[in-house]
Amino acid sequence: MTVDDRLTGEDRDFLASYDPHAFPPVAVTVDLVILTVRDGQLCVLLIRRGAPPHRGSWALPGGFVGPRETLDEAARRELAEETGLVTGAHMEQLATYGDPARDPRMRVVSVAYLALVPDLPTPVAGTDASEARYRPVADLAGGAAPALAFDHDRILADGIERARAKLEYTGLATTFLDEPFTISDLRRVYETVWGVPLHAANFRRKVLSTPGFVEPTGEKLATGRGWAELYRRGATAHLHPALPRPPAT
Amino acid sequence: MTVDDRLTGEDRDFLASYDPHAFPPVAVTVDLVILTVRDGQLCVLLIRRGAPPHRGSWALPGGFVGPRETLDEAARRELAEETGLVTGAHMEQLATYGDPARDPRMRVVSVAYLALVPDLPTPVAGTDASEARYRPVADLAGGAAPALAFDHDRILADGIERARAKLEYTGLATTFLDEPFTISDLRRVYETVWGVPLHAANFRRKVLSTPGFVEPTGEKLATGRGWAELYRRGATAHLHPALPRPPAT
DNA sequence: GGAATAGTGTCTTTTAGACATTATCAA
DNA sequence: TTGATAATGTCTAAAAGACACTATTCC
Repeated sequence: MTVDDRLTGEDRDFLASYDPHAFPPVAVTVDLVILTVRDGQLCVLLIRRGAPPHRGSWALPGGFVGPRETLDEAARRELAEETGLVTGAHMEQLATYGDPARDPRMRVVSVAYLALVPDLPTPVAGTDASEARYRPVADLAGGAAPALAFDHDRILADGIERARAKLEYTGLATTFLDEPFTISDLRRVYETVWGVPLHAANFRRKVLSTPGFVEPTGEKLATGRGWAELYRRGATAHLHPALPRPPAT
Repeated sequence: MTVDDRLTGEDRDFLASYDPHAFPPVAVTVDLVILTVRDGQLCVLLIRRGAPPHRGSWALPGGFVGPRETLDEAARRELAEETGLVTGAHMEQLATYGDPARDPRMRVVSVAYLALVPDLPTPVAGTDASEARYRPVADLAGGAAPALAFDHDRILADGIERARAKLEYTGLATTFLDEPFTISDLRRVYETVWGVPLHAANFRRKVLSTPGFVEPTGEKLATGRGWAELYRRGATAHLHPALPRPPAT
């Protein structure tokens, strides 16, 4: 049963006399916080804006929501356009930003999405962007001047905090990794995203004692010094109890 | 430094030739999931719609975002209009719903907010509503037919799940209560929202051993059989470690 | 006194933190 | 051999689950 099926005759009469253009103009966009872990750093995919406003500034990728698209579809489309990924990445709605002055063009309400992707893909510059790159978030935060266009500093900060929190009580850290991976690879993801060192032995015990977190492949990998068992992503999304995050350094 | 201060000369030239009405019309609304605990039941504030579409159906309170309002301001305004509360209630952004067919009038993107309020206030019917009531969520969920207009069944379900999760790792349960309250009052909030019985002695120990969760008033209350010590809300938002939610019945 | 609720104390189990030890492979 | 990493085992500390017991008040 769809929403349309539930309309009454009165509703249809009302709609025939309804003028959508009577409302002040608002645009709806999606902006993407696409995070990955590479070279021991948490990185975010940024584009350099090729059109005004803020031409030349770095910004989160995003775009307008099509007239017949759902928000999720628009976000998936943008993710595919920027990274080529259509599957294997986690994506969830992050929050919505609608300050009247956040975009000088007009009232723009932006629905932000958070995506966690493995390191592999090389970003592709879209139509509005002259350049697209993964940049370490540590290089962006903390400065007095804004690093990104619009209110994207804040969106990025919210996305990072969401990602950090989600690693505590879900198995989503595995979506940062290509399969198969080792327990140490997974631990390095946590250490990178949280910015704290973890106790290797206790981390291993916790991961392996949580059913559905990772699945053993039975294979071993000779990697640098020594060897390591290889795993795949498990099916369980929820960690119970949570993987405790140590207090900040 | 505001966003406007960062505009370049090129940006201003571009904006002068920009036509906001070139975009397909979209409306932005806020919808409120206002939860409270009364008579041992988790209740949500609903309005009966006094205008089409879906006239006569129950729905979440909400309304259009004003041209110069932030989203948070619009949500606070709606909360005050419906409940009279301007302070003392917790409110946070829940999620955004933008399915193209979710409202038959036009493309409506709704930013949903979650509010947790104490039992006291009597709801006020607004301009679009013929009636406003707190209704137990247990009476609404689970039926085959939708209980609410638009996609409000799903928004409500998301709000309830958010509230349940938040009680685990924050002290927000106290915002359901009028001050002062007893530990048993607080436990009954948890039992009502989670729908499971909790061990009274262990619950008490956890609450009192968490600094900043509740603050003793030093007074005692003779209530029914026996007596109970009275407490106020503490300052701490985060529970560390979390208050564990027992597996569902 | 009996019932119901609030509060205290304690034992057990689970889980996390810390640390020691062994195994494997590369330089 | 040495150094680095992976894996295993064990001890301790913290926290949750379970239960026994006392205190107070209403009936």
